[in-house]
Amino acid sequence: MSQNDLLRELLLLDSNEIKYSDKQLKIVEAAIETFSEKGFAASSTSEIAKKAGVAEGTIFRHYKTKKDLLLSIVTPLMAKLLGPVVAKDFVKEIFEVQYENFEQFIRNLAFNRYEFVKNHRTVVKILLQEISFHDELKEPYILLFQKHIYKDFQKTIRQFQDQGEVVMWPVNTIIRLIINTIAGTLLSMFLVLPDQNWDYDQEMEQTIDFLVKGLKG
Amino acid sequence: MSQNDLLRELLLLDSNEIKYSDKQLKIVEAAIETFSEKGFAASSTSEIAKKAGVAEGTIFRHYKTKKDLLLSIVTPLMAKLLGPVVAKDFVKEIFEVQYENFEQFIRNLAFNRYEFVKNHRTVVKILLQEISFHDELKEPYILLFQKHIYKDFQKTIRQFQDQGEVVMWPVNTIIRLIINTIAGTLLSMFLVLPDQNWDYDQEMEQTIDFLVKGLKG
Amino acid sequence: MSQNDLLRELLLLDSNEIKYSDKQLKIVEAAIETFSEKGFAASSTSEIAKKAGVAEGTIFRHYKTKKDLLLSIVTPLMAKLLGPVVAKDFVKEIFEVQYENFEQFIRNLAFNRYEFVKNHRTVVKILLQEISFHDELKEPYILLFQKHIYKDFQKTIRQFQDQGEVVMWPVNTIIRLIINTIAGTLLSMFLVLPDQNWDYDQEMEQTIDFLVKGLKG
Amino acid sequence: MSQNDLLRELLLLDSNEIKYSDKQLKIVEAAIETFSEKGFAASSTSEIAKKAGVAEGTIFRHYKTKKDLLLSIVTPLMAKLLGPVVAKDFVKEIFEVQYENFEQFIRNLAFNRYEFVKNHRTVVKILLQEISFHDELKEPYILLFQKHIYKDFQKTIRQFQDQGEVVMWPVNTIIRLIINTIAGTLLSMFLVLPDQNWDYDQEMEQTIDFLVKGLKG
DNA sequence: GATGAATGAGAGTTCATTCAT
DNA sequence: AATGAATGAACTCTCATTCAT
Repeated sequence: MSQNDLLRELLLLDSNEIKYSDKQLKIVEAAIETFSEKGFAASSTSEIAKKAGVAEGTIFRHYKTKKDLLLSIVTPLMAKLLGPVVAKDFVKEIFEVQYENFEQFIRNLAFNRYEFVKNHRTVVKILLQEISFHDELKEPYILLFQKHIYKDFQKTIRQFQDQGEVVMWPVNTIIRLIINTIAGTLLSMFLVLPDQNWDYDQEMEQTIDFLVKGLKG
Repeated sequence: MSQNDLLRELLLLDSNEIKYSDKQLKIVEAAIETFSEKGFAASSTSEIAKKAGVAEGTIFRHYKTKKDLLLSIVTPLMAKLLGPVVAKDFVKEIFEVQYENFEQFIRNLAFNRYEFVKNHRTVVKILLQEISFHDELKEPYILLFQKHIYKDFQKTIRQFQDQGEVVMWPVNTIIRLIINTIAGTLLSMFLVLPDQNWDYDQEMEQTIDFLVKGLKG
Repeated sequence: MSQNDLLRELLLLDSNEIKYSDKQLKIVEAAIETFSEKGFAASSTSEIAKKAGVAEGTIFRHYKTKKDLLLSIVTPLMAKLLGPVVAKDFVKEIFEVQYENFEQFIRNLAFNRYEFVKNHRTVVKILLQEISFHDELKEPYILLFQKHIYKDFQKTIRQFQDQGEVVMWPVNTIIRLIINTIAGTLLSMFLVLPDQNWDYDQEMEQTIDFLVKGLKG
Repeated sequence: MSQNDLLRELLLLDSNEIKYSDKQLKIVEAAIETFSEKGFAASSTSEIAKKAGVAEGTIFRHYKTKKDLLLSIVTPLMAKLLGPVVAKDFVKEIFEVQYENFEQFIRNLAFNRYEFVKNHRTVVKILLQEISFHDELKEPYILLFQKHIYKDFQKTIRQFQDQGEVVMWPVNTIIRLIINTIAGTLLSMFLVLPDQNWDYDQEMEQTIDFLVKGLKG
């Protein structure tokens, strides 16, 4: 899938209702590039307009404020991560599968997130940079995580604990270690040191091994 | 040690030669608070001045530019993390110890970083937020890490691998997993979800266990 | 010709391609007035904006910096004085004429400069005030004078010397005395004591007489 | 006479009453250098203080304001040029002499001014740069010139006219041409093109010749 | 829908001046 | 007398936003 298709997919959220004109897509692309390079606050709308090849005023036809432009980029990503509809897909894909063992679960989860971060690394970078400064981003993240994903995550872990596959530490700690480890690997590979010559497959396999061994019951 | 003492210690770097006036300390405190809350670019010098209880001009008497103010906050921290002199202390403390086993090494490393992040969490937050936007911050970090710490880290890991205590994965991967895991735990506890009721000791112990088991040879 | 037309003519340099909006002309007029009264360094952009009846930001939409505004005023004048194309016109008008005698040459030169200073006295004042502080102004002046005007000037003087009409002093000295005398008269009348009741024609005639007699061979 | 002596002489005005401390002299020197290079408005007191090797506050111990500092530099020069006491000396030296002919008068005047500009070129430069912006400088100049010098100048010229040595133009025009010519030569040599290799004596002699011939009756 | 000139609030920074030491 | 830290007003310049075209 091309970068452009991925962007469209991200923005359109599988629905064909909202229509993005060419100019609007150019704006979003330019904004993503600029926000990711300089951060939201240090990016000027005039620079984004120039990069997008549109007039300064055009941005404000589509987005009431600069912050709206940020939200329009980051919100679909969060929706995809956490939104009610999509989260269910995620939950279905990850948590409603019958796993033969813990490793299969971790592998499934890890590669699912791997695809996500690989495809949306720039927007993920923006989200990470900005999330601590904008409560509009933080709150839904926490709320929806707790509401939709956390419970299923907990249930799944408990099952593996009951089966003796996972160590009997507090579930929260185990969830945290799983997220930390997978996120750490993905961020290292795609955001922190993207220019290093990574052997993605091997890093992923060893990360999964590490997690399974580290949490063995 | 009080926060103020810690700040002084951070800024002074154990030397008593540089003298910080009361106003200057107030400015630095206000800047740390503001940068950490809003990010560097979104913080205005007028707000910092107001918070510090000084005139805006006073800031520029001590720091030529707003960016200098940022660097004056973040550079000593980096020096403490990575500077040639200090790094040696770190290397001595961590890598030139004779460990009975791998766990002891991990524990030593983890608690050393634990103290550091716990004491300097706000400045660490600023550093993490800004490092990707300012090459002045990125470059010394990479250079000094590679020069001073990386080699010793590698040697230590190889020793444990030779002793059969650590799995025979590429050393880089192992280092990455150790750093990811410890950093993940510390950032979770002190920066991402600082308001959660953490049982620090238990989290640290389980993180150490997790690392040792996950990397067992 | 009205002052406004003269300003337009000066700025447009005989080409109609560059378009100056009303606001931009207002800004230039206000800047000329202010710079001329207070000098460049002591003029504030806020005062210029107020005088021009525009917002301060508008100035910087048209001119990247305050100095650019100065240069945009003074450069066309220098081009008119010295620029390669225009200087040729000047050279043609002054130096490529066959003069019956030295007096005719001096008269031609003096009245040519008279018209120039009379029409552009304010901008000439700014140029004189600022030229010694800004190398961008000084250098082209010296270069182009030497390149385009000086040689022809020299040749013309030598001819009159050969014809026995002009005293056998070093040509440089003679050129200097001519420029000094004409410039002195024009500056006295238009810039130093503009409020005195000058009989322009008589002053010019006597200046010409003085020069011709003073330099007689 | 050394530069320092000349400065002292200029400041002290032959009286020993006002006492200049070493620091104060340093300040004045630094101010002269800075004002002359950048102009009054573009010179900062902090730069002057640094150049003088004194603290910023020290300047304001001696001079209430920055402008006072300018006046303290320029006023003695003007006094020397035009002041009631000194002007009389000048008048005596120049106008109360019995001249054998017009040339002797011009020569006396020209070399008197030559010495003056040669010795005080930097301060003369400052005066010329600033005179049109500060009415405090302009007014006494005009007043005192008219009151003290102009009358004697007029009388002297009329005498030479009566003797048939000087052309019967309006006296004002003749005075203007004399001042223009001498000033033009001195400014050319000492301020406009000081780096050119001038043969001062020859330029002066030819200037005098030029004036005498140009104004011959 | 798109433009881009215009805005004006506010940004970072400078600077003449004050004053406790 | 001399200092230099501190001031705050004013400076140049930027920027998100508006609006007539």
